[in-house]
Amino acid sequence: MASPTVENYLKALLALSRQRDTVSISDLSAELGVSKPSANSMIKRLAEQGLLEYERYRPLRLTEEGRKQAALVVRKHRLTEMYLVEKMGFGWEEVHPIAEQIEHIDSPALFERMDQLLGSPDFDPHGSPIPDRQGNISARIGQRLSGCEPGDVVILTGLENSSPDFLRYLNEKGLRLDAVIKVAARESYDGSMRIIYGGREETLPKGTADQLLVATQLRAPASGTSTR
Amino acid sequence: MASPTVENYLKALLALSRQRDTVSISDLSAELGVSKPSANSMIKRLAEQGLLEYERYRPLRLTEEGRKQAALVVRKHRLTEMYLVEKMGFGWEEVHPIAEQIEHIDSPALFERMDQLLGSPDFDPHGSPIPDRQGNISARIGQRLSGCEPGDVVILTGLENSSPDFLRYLNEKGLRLDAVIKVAARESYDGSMRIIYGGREETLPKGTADQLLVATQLRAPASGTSTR
DNA sequence: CTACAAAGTTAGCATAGGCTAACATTGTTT
DNA sequence: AAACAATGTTAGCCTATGCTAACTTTGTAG
Ligand SMILES: [Mn+2]
Ligand SMILES: [Mn+2]
Ligand SMILES: [Mn+2]
Ligand SMILES: [Mn+2]
Repeated sequence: MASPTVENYLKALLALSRQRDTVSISDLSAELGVSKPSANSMIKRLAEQGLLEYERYRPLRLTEEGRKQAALVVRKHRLTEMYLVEKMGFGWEEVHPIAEQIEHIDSPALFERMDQLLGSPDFDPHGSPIPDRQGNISARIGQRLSGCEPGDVVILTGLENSSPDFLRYLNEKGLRLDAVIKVAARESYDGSMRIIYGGREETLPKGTADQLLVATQLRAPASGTSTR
Repeated sequence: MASPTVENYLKALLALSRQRDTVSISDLSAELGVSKPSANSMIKRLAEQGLLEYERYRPLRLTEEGRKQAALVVRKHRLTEMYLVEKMGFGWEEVHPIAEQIEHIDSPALFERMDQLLGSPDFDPHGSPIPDRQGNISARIGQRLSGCEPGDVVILTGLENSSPDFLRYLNEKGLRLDAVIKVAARESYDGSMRIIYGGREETLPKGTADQLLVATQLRAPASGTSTR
């Protein structure tokens, strides 16, 4: 079993490799809030364990094994977040720090039970996909709301940003996943959008609309069929 | 926040001090499965932190602060076990190793939520008392079944032994907490007891009857409402 | 009282993680 | 090509936690 520290490094490497084409030690150290020498010494150990391909001064790349282990930690994290929200009544803005810890629990049975009680969900409370038991990660669904045109009717399927502040802001606006949103207007001057949803009408600055992922269909149902 | 290691030491010290009048470093090292020098160096650190009173060659004694911190870890452990059994469908023989990990999660909100969803239970799935939020531990209820007389009708309220093997053995016998047990006979030769409960009749060796705690009343109900 | 065994302690070492300061490499910008 | 900033690496140090081997203290059995 990998230590919590190693699991966090693997997760960070996976997240970074999905954001950029090439991942550096600086990226990693910034992502985890550790010094570059700390990241440097850890990547050597990960490489020794066959979890990372590494040559001095070259970009970092997870091996297939490393990628899989990282995805399985993400699976535990997102199942936990879903469980906390759906079964324990937490708000979506509260669950990340708890899941950050519970993801390191070594108990396949615990996470299997969560999965079963939740009906094998495909997405976490923030709309991010939950990797399957083999570590496969399905693509996220949706495009930015900021790219929609007046008249479009879409469904909120995910968030580009899940910071507590942003989530609390959405709470105040009454915006939740699966909300049906009609685009009323877009201000060409600053890109802000007027939207109608759930009996409300609000104006979102472009920066906010950029963070909201929307689609014209509800997300895939639980029974693991491939969409998209 | 204490590290998981420190929390485990505190818990072991509390458990030992409830078993014996005086706790030694040898006891502690045996309980935790670490070497005596390891225990020795840890107690020095605990003493520095004001969690333990310690003089060379003298018995160990938790301070009030140490006792409280230990009890609060036990609270997290037992709430978790209860949650896993009552809300997630685990068997009482499966939950200890999971709770041994989850007890170290730093999230008051998580355990408050468990407590609330469970209706503030007083006992864990093995009949052990759940310390309150101030770290007070109520007395366990019941005497050994082996001390009962033929004709006595009692209720199973707790276990002296919660090892997985013993719990599985009780599963096979269909013995569960709150079972109503009638003592049919006791063999004076070897102390084995014939008991009747839940439509079954079984003979328990004295060693087993020693591990079962029974009372003539149901255990204290959770604040207000009674559980099943 | 004396031995001896058990218990406790110390010394020395190891591994996992983390840090800062200093040095080296790389790639970009004149 | 030279210089510089960004990036990466090394060296040296720290804390937490563990170990074994060796020594000391304590308490008990003769
Ligand atoms: Mn999260
Ligand atoms: Mn984590
Ligand atoms: Mn337990
Ligand atoms: Mn534990």
